[in-house]
Amino acid sequence: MKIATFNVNSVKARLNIVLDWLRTTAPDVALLQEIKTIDDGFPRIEIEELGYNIATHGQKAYNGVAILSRRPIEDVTRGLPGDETDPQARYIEAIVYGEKHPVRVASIYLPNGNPVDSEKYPYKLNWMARLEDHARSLLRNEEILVLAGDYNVIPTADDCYDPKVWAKDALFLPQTRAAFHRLVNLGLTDAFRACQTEPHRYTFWDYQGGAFEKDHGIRIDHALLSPQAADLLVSAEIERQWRAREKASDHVPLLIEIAA
DNA sequence: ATGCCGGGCGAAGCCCGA
Repeated sequence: MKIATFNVNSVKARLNIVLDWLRTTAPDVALLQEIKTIDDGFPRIEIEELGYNIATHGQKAYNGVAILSRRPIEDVTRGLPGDETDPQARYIEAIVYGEKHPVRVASIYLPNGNPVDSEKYPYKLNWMARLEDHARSLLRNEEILVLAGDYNVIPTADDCYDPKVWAKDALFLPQTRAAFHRLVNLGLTDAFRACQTEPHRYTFWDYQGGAFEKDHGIRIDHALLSPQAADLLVSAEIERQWRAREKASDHVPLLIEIAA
């Protein structure tokens, strides 16, 4: 089954591209981030017409995540466990189905964390600690598990154009990378890196300064797999071509295939 | 380094992103 993650930067502003992408790439499951709408504003009818079931965890104006699946979506959890008072819609988890197996998936929009000297950076680190705790708990179930989304983490210097530019940024600070590596080291596999070793492959390019044309990007969208999912991993690729479109998101989809 | 872009909100200009 093909599972894709895509930070769409507003599902309403991006609707034509998202529909075109769903028709072209035809993922079995799509994990969306930054839908930037409340649940009632999600363009359900248009996406259901393409054969998808939909589960959303929306919010007015900011954030918001969703799961689309050709097969049923069950056991939906909205919000990252660990802080019931957190108002930001950045996490949705559910069971979806491949031909052979159920798969637990999460669509993750991890906080950016800039500026680092504001309350936003501790919020990011705290959110990452909550994600680590939750992932540890999920891994005990030994399920086929895919935690994918916009992690807002540049894992290594080879995942950006110029590490000096990012040295003091919340996406690349040592504390940020350490938290990400703690998460991965629970026993998760970075699907893209398991399939592709070539450095400087990016999933995000800023709208400003001709960043895409200069290939000044960063790899911050990731799919992390439990051992049971990693055993089934067939491929992982970045769909760079969607960044070249008119009205493109600043992120592109990451597509993985697992034999589930 | 920032706010050069782009979206939301709401009807100008600010907040936010990475």
